[in-house]
Amino acid sequence: MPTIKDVARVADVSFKTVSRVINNDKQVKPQTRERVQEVIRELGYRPKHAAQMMRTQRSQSIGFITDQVASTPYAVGFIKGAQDRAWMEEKILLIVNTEGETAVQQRAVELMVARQVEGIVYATMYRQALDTFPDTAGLPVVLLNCSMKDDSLSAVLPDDYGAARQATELCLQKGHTRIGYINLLDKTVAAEERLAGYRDALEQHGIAFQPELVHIGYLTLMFKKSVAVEAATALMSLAQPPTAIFCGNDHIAMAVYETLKDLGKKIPHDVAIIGFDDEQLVTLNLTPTLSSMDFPFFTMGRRAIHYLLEDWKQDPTPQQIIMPCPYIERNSL
Amino acid sequence: MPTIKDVARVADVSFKTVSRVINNDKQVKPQTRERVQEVIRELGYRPKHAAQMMRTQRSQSIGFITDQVASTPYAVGFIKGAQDRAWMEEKILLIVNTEGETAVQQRAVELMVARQVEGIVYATMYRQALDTFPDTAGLPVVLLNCSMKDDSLSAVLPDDYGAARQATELCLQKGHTRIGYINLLDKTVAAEERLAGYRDALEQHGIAFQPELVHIGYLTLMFKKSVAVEAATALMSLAQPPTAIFCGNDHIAMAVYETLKDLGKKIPHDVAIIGFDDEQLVTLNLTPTLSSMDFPFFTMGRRAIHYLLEDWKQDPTPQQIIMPCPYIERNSL
DNA sequence: CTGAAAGCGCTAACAA
DNA sequence: TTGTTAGCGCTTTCAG
Repeated sequence: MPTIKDVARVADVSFKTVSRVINNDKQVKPQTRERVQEVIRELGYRPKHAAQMMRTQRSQSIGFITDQVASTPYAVGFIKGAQDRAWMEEKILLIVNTEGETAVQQRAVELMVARQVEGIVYATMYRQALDTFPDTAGLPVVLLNCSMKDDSLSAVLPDDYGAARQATELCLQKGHTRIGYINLLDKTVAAEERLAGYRDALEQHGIAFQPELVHIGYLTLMFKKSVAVEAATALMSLAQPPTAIFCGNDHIAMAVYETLKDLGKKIPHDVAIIGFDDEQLVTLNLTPTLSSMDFPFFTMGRRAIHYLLEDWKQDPTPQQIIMPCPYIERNSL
Repeated sequence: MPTIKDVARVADVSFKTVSRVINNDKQVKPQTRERVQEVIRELGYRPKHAAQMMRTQRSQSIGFITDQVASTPYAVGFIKGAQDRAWMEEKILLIVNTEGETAVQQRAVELMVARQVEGIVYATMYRQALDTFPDTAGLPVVLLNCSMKDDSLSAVLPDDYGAARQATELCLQKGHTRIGYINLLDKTVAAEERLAGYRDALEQHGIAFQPELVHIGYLTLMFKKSVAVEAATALMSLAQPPTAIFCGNDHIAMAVYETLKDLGKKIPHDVAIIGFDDEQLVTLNLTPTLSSMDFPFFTMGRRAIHYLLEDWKQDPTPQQIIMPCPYIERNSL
């Protein structure tokens, strides 16, 4: 591995000049610059990041810690968005997956602090409120899809409340008044916020909340079709079955489609359906195609990095960045 | 940010002693060690990775480049497995996603070489044969799910041929002789190898290959249910329809299920089905549950890192590591 | 426009 | 068991 000195010797300049060339310093005679670059190419010289970093204190790296990397679009969209934004400045993501273990999380933060990353993202699979987070020694941190119970750290969050409210309002606008809701796992922040959005939309339109129309208890990863089928069956067995069903995610919607098909009901004629997440593998392959609230994974991932690199410098005060979940219109509503 | 010298001053020892404590050198009086550790904690001192690295030349990092990070279990399983193995030695993955751009791939390798990673993994979404790969300046490289046309780099690959062969043999063992096959995208290495496995299994059992039983042209990401439905419909419309269908992936199998249901055919009684990938969100939620060939994403990711960290040191000669795709028995075959 | 000296924070010899 | 002396490869003064 050649060093800057080797290059200097061969190019017959001082190693400082080589340094200038590497760093695109204007103060180098074009002729000299070219000669140096030539030698750099010949020798296959690569400036050592560790040495540069030691002087500049800039690591060009960002830590990205996830609690799970499951096979849903979740973490993937987050990572993809984060990577996309980081790469805009040629910064690299250091990724650690804790599998939910606090000890790993703790250690990952330590290692990242030691590496002097320019910031740390902590992303969770499911929206949740955290009690604690390891000390990052003053480094910027941003939570992705989760937040601190005491809001002591910045967070990028989906607008679960607004999305559910909008979904419900879309149903109302289409004239539906009996709107079923098959929610995600109970007692998660997402489920609670969405339920609130659903209720508020109804209320504002003067429609009483009917507990019988709401089914809860589904978690994406533990999703069992049978459970969603049961919920859909229960809804359709009501004296007054719903004419529209809002589903906590697209997989639930898929199960609802099947149930309705078995019951001979047509979508959206007999029952309108709206999903959540906009998982295209599902939404586009259902018949009719599924209208869904988009969960903006990619955008959120990108926003988190942007926060670390830009916003934080302006104002390191903890803040919540709420990202909209746009309605993707298709043919089921 | 306190340095090793600050710690030394406060603890009233030489900074070398602090260094010893950090590196768990036995040669330190327990009493001294404790005092130093106390000060380290008080000051919130963290050894700077860049400085350590400069001396030791060990980066404790591994580069992981992907051509795509899609929302299938693909890249995720790879990353998860790689991260799992790397973390065993507290090494961190540096991840860059090229989105298929050669310039990004080139630059990513450069940056990783500059960071003196201990090795580079290049993973592709779909199995393919590469013409070129950027110069890694002697660093170990391993390809994941792809290989060089001239086999000049090591690769970790799924046993597509063996899996297809086994799947076909499983059908044969159940007494099926008309076995349909809905393959992945034509002209990909995976599709070709699998087709060969399918043919060879038939041949060995003295059954003539029937082109009419094979449908090709599906790519996971571009998967359109309608296309798979057409293929299934075509197969079932044959004068002698197949009694078993081997599907290139589980989503295709899902579409086949639907088609058969519409035709009033029972699985596996009328037609047996076997999928590929073992995507549990699909396989477990179909009725009956889908038997599938597991695509060992996680294991392959882990193996790739293991190769860089262990095998390569023993023998840096390029080699192919073929990973088995075990049969996951459920109720569709 | 270029160079010499100093030092980033740490570890590796070698002494003491 | 501990301390001293050199650097690792680079950037940053400050001079030329």
